[in-house]
Amino acid sequence: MAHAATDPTPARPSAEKRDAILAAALRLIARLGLHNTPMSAVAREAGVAVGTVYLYFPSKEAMINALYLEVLADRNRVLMADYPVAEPAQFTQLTQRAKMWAMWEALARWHLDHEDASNLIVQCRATGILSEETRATEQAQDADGQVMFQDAIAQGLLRDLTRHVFWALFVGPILTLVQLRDTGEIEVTEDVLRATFDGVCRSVLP
Amino acid sequence: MAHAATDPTPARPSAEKRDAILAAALRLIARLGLHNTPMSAVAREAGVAVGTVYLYFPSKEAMINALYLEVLADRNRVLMADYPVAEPAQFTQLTQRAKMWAMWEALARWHLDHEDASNLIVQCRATGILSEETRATEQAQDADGQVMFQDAIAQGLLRDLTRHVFWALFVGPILTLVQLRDTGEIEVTEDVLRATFDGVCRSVLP
DNA sequence: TCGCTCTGAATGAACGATCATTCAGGCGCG
DNA sequence: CGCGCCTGAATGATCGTTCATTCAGAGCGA
Repeated sequence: MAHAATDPTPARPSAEKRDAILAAALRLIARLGLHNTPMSAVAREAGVAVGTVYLYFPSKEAMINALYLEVLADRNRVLMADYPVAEPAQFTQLTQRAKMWAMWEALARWHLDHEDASNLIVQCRATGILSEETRATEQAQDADGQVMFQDAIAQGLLRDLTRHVFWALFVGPILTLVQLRDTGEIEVTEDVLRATFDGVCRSVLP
Repeated sequence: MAHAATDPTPARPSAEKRDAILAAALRLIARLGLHNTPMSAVAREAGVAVGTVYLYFPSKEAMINALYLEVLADRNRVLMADYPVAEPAQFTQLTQRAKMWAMWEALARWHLDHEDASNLIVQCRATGILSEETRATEQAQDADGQVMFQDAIAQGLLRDLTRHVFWALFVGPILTLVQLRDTGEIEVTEDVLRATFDGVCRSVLP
């Protein structure tokens, strides 16, 4: 075999199989619901035996919690990606709006492009399947975002809002748009996105 | 109005028992999740036998769909209650804002005060348990709201937004606030409500 | 290089628990 | 008595989880 020491899959049980299981669970839960998504179906969809799933996760609940955290980590990665690490200099109000558009659109696109993942987040949060540990991990992951937000407030780039009020005004409209799209009531075009973002800017920019 | 003729439930047995069953289901589903809320638990919580539940609803799925529609009807009643039927005369921008506050706050308070009902709406929508018929009924109920909205646009009382964009900007923040409250991350005080509403006004008022 | 041992990932039939749903019978009232 | 609401043990299906078994391949002595 050519791949030996530098092989990027060092884990004893293949990480690739773990991903297949999580991907299968994500698809099925989003399509069939958290209720009536049996482990047998997840295994079949992933192309493994039922027992194999239990080599990677101790229980169904643990599997779903792990899936939730992975999905959320992916979303956070997208949300943070466009955040400029080094602040160059002074920004006009116009470029501030442009920076926010980059972040807001990235977040909106993630939710629109990852329909299954977006749905899973909602289901997990609403059905109370998340463990205390998962909730704690999630809050820890949000720490970076809070710093970013406080910076923006301090620089006067945002209106002086509570962190939570800002978040509600910032993402609330996105989640509602996604929900309307998922029920087939609306097609979220570029125009819809821009019009909504315009409203968001009015509510959170000075 | 007499008893609903469009309701598929046999109205012979006491409507009071039917309500007890729905109330029990609402409590349990919100606390335990749509998954693991067995019919036996619903019956016990309602103080009736399992078989009795099946006298009022043909199946668990039908029961949940009926519950969903009833919860949604209650919310719509609150939302429409403050809508002035007869338009007196000219309104200044200030009174327009006051009118909108009445509606927005009523909606927000409903979601905050009816934690179980609010949660049920989210669960039902996300898990795909709603039948096509239920979805159709829901859209029919929203017809009045659409008329109200078109009126406001025509009178220039709102910015010229799509119905869906307006809705996203109007309720999106409420739902996010409620979700933050339900996970224990925030206490929604009067100040939080007012600050959020202020943002909403900036986004949808001219 | 070959043959043998040993490891542990993978399997899927089997198991007990629990689910939604049914129905034969009890019970109260006219 | 008869009618009809109500009951809850019974039923069959299905769930999450287990574990005896399989088998590909790593290690090693000769």
